[in-house]
Amino acid sequence: MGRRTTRTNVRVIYQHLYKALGPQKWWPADSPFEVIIGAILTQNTSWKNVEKALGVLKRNKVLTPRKLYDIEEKRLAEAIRSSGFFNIKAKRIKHFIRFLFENYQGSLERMFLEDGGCLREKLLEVNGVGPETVDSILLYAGGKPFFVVDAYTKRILLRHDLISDNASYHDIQALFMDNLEKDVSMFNEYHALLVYVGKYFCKKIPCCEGCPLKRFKKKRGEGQQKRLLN
DNA sequence: GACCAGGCACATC
DNA sequence: GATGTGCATGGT
Repeated sequence: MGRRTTRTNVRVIYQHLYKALGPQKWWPADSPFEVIIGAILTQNTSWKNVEKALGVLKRNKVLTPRKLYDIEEKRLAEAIRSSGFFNIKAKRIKHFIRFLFENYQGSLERMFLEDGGCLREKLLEVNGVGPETVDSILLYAGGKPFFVVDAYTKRILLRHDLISDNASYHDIQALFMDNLEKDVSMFNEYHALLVYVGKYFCKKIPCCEGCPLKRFKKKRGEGQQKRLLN
């Protein structure tokens, strides 16, 4: 019918964003281990505050599995103070590190040998590692094709009427994973691009001035049909 | 001084 | 299963 489907919309949005903004070079980190610690530290926190905390860990030369295993939780909390929620995040980092040592002798290489789906289930059991954190770890530290969904992603999709307000994390992730090739570098860029748009363009007003998606018009998508039914 | 930021767990209904 | 709340710093 030549009718533009959700699948097409999901793909076209990526093309618009990539063309307008180019590669984002995520995740900003020197190692997969730094990605993981950053993923925990950035929970509901601006990246600037996370960078400061990571800087303290680096300067103290404790940004390694072994050092973070040995460090006293209280000291760790103090080091990451700038990232906010520092007591709970120190606990969460400790939980992950213990998981890493108990199951993989403290080796990320061994951990990532595991099948992606199995590893995802196991990581979700770690207290403090939820769906977004686990997918960030798998994609950006492990190079496994899992799409990362965050608050920006949901906001942008809502604005463009591609999901309903009550869509779950899994619903939104499926929207991408069912409609795109499982391409790690594309998933990498796509999520980073959505974060960029969410940060700088998708604020209070639908499609702020300058947003690369301002001219994006989905055609006869599911959202419009839903509106007609209401 | 309010509001927000690359969430998550836990309590309660 | 949905909804509310605590966790806390630092920038706008």
